[in-house]
Amino acid sequence: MHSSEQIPHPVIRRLPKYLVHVQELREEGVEWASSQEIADALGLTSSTVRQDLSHMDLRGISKKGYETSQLEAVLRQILGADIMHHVVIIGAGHLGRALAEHGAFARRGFEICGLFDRDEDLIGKSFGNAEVMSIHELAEQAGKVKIDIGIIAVPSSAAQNVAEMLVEAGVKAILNLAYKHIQVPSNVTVVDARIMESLQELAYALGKKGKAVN
Amino acid sequence: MHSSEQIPHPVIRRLPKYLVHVQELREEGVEWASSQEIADALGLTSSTVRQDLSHMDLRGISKKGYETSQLEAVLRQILGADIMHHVVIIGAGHLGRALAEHGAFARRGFEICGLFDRDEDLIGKSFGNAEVMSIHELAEQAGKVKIDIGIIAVPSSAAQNVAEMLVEAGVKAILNLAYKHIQVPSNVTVVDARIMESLQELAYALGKKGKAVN
DNA sequence: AAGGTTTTGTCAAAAATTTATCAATACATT
DNA sequence: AATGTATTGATAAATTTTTGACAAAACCTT
Repeated sequence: MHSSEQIPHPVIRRLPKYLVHVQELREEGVEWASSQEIADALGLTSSTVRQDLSHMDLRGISKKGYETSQLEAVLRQILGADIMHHVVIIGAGHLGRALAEHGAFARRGFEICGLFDRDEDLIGKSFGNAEVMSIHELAEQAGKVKIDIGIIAVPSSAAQNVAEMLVEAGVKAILNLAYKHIQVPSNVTVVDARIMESLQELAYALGKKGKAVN
Repeated sequence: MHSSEQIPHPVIRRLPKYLVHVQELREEGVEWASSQEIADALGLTSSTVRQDLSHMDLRGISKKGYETSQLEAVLRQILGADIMHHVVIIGAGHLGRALAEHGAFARRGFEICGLFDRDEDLIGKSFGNAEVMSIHELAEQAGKVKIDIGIIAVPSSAAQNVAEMLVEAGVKAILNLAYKHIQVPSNVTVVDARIMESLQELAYALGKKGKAVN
């Protein structure tokens, strides 16, 4: 237990869910939350919740559960919500712009410090707090501020190319929104968040249901 | 084997990746793909690929692999990419609009047949092919066309409420883009695609890397 | 302060998923 | 046609993840 060791990936993927829920509880004035309560709210079992939380630096108390403020603090710390991350968005199309204009990032520790596009006509325009820069200025910008995370919001045909530019610029974490798998060196972390894939997953579920006998 | 049985969830999540890659190969004129080739392109092992494909109605051939056109067809069929799904988007903020204006959905079997918002000032405006309707018209619209999928693109505070409206309107599949877990009856499928969570996952990876000894 | 009760933390079992292995197969080459 | 080789499909092993179970802990009530 305790936070120095490696936390399994399925657990990591659940941590943001815990954080949102616990934060809400704390804001409502709820001071304690049991593993069962958390499990019910998130569609898990209490056993899973306790197992997950055992990876972290905190102890619950019998008969009360976990202290929401403490749990929130620990989760924020693990998920890096307390330190500011510098994020660049590549692609100022509909999706890239929507992200740049989305106010919630700053509140969660993600500061948009660059919005890039290939299209000359877009350069200089502003979305949210970000002004569109030429993709060729990416390397230069990387020299000025350390870029923590790059978001790929370009058409899938350009995704791999953009990924390589980000890697060259020294970016070690990439969020890929393009509908295409990208290949990067093993020291770079990629997380996919593809709306199209999620929709296809739903379409599969619908097909399954339609065919079901019961 | 064979498609009547239940396909494990991790497999389902990989299928869209296979589809994208195989489609690309086929368009490039590549007629055969081995499990090893597919694995390399997608960062998997050949064993996993063969295991995954064994759930489907298709046979590879020794020494050649899988026929790309056949594989693509089978994947499209399983993922429902050949039939049109009716999709509504709730929330005409930046993200909802970006999705409505995103042209790629129609090509993949998802037709936006409604864009709803609570804000009276937005009603009547058009984004992409969709005109914003009042959220109160959702039930009415559901009576006219069968809504297959609902996309929740509202602030997290409204997510649960919107989810319930969708359920009442008879929607059986929901894509939740809000940063909050939603609760629905067990006959409704929910898939989360939360950009914020993905970013937090990356932030965790960055923190881990910073602390690593090697 | 003693007893009852709820909930944790941990260990072990069960289930699910991934990976390794290898005989069978089908193609290519000679 | 015979031989060699690459690749599948299937089975089994290994690993990972989830769930179950229960003693220990801590609170509440009397």
